[in-house]
Amino acid sequence: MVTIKDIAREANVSFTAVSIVLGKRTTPGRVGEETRERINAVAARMGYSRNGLATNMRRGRTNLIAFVSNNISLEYTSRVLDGAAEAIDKNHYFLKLFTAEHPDTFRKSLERLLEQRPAGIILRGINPARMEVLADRAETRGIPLAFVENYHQESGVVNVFSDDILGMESVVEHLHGLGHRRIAHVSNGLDLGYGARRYQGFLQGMEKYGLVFDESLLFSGYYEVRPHDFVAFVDRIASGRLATAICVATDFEALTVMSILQSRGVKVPEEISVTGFADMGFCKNCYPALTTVRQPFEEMGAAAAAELIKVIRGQPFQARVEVPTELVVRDSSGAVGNATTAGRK
Amino acid sequence: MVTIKDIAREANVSFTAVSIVLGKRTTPGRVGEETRERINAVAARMGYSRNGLATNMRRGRTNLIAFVSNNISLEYTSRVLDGAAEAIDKNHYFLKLFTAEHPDTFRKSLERLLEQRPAGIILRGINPARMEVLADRAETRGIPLAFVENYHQESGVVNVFSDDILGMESVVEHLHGLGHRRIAHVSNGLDLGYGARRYQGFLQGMEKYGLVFDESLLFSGYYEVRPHDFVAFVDRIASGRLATAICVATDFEALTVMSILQSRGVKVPEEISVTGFADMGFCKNCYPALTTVRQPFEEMGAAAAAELIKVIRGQPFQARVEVPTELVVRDSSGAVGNATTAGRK
DNA sequence: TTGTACGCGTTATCAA
DNA sequence: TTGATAACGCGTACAA
Repeated sequence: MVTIKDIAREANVSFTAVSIVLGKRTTPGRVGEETRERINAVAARMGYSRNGLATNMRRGRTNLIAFVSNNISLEYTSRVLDGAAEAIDKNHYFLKLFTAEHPDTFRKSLERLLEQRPAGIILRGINPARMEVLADRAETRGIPLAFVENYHQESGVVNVFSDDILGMESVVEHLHGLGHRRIAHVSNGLDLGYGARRYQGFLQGMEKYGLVFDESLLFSGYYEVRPHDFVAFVDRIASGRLATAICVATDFEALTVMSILQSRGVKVPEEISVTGFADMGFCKNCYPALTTVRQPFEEMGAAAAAELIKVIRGQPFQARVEVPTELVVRDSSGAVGNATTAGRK
Repeated sequence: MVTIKDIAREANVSFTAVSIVLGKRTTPGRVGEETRERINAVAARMGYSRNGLATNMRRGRTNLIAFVSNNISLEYTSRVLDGAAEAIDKNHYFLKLFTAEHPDTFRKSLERLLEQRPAGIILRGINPARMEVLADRAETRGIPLAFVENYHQESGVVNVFSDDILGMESVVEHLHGLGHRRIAHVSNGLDLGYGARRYQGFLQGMEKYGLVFDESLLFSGYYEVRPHDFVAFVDRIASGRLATAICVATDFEALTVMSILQSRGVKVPEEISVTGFADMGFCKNCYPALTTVRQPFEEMGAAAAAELIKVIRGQPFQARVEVPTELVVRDSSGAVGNATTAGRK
């Protein structure tokens, strides 16, 4: 592997000059134009490539940002990761992925991570106990943390959220505009930060438009966890025509609600409208295409990375970022009583 | 930041001894038990943490494996990444994510990546031109490459695939068992490696069960690209009852096919069965739940990482890995003429 | 404008 | 069983 010394010898200059030229530093009053050119030429000819390891060591720090998450295969997280990766690359940092899957190896993996001296850490969807350990260890080392949608407790230097409350409000506004008055709500869990916020947005919307919410039209919990209760709830709404629309807090559960309705022969949206939240990939392919709220996952990841890098660089930054959401109207929501056939093309 | 020298001073030993103990090296006949204990105690008390940067520099190499891909937010890729991440962590390596999004910055980003001296690179779904540049640069540096489902051209040291051919064959077997004889095929593109392989598997299955395939029942192309042709094809199949089943090469397109059928009032699977390929997250939530073939994305990522690490370590490895697929029967496929209601629970 | 000396924290080699 | 010394490749004072 060719080093700056090799180049210095070959170009008949000191390796200091080479270091300055190849390190692209602009030390004031340093290295003449012709020397610079000769060095560049020799470096190119010899196929020189910086040894980033030595640079890191010399500087005592890296340009590594760790992205810590426990499951990156979920679209919610992979899109955040994607956004973060782009912002990180653009700022000439690197992204080191750290999936904290195994509870027993977590601490050891974490120590190994910290030994690599990351410049900052982005946290997304990690369980509270491990988060605390990590936050503590990182803090003692002065490594800044950025959280993406951490609803357990705001800590760290940067916190990024999506505006779920306004997003859910806009769903209610949309449904209200279509003539819906009795609207059910399926939450994925009111104890969860975002579940609570979406429910809050739902209630705010209802109130804003003078609608009363009957709490018997609320279901809280994942289909995966309580499938029978979930199905029974949808059945009760549908058979009793207790609501003309079901406002669901996640796309997956919304898809499940539609499936249950359709398996009972209930037409969506002609008889009951259904809405989701997140705008996952399948929303435009399923039948009927799902009306939902686009969560700006990529933007959230990018914002977390961008603010974190500002912190690292000692620049002024925004400690709390709330990225706006956007209503996406598709075919699963329709006017009340208006049996419009949801058409494709 | 406390270093081994600080500890040596505090423990009254040479920093060499500290290095050996804290570096967990087992140099034969080295450092007595009591010295070792004293060093460990002092290190713990002083809150020592290795400087991985210095270690990297000294060794001239890192324990970093780069994962290069152009879009990690797609479930296909994020699941591969997830599997790779776990295997990498287990082997005490780190995963550096490199998303090669921007064509103009690709080369520069690549150079910066190589300056960090990754021990190996995993490649997934990157465009051929960039792949070639990367493969060339990596090769001259002696960095081993592992490809995950690279159908353009087998190169690199390790190549991992999923067994699409057998997977698709098993779909035909399944449909044949349900009494289907006229089966249509929707491919996402026969020019694509996996598209071709799935089509091949489909044809093999048809032949195996003595079924003839009428090429007028073949559609090739993405819905996104040719929506009108896509819809027209499905309409033609459905209205003419040209087939009793549509075997689709991807889950997304399968979902789209079902949507089109349902929007025309055609019942799935009572009138036409539909199958997909990949087993994405939504397959069990959509209506009807999609019969598909599970692609072992996580296992593919893990295999690529595991073999690559063997290469790095100079151990014997498997250059070509074909991970088996698995048929997942759900509700979108049913017996011919048997109008069984696809029930939920 | 250029060159020299030194240090970053660790690991490896050699001598004791 | 231990300790001193020399690298690793680069960056930066400081001297020339």
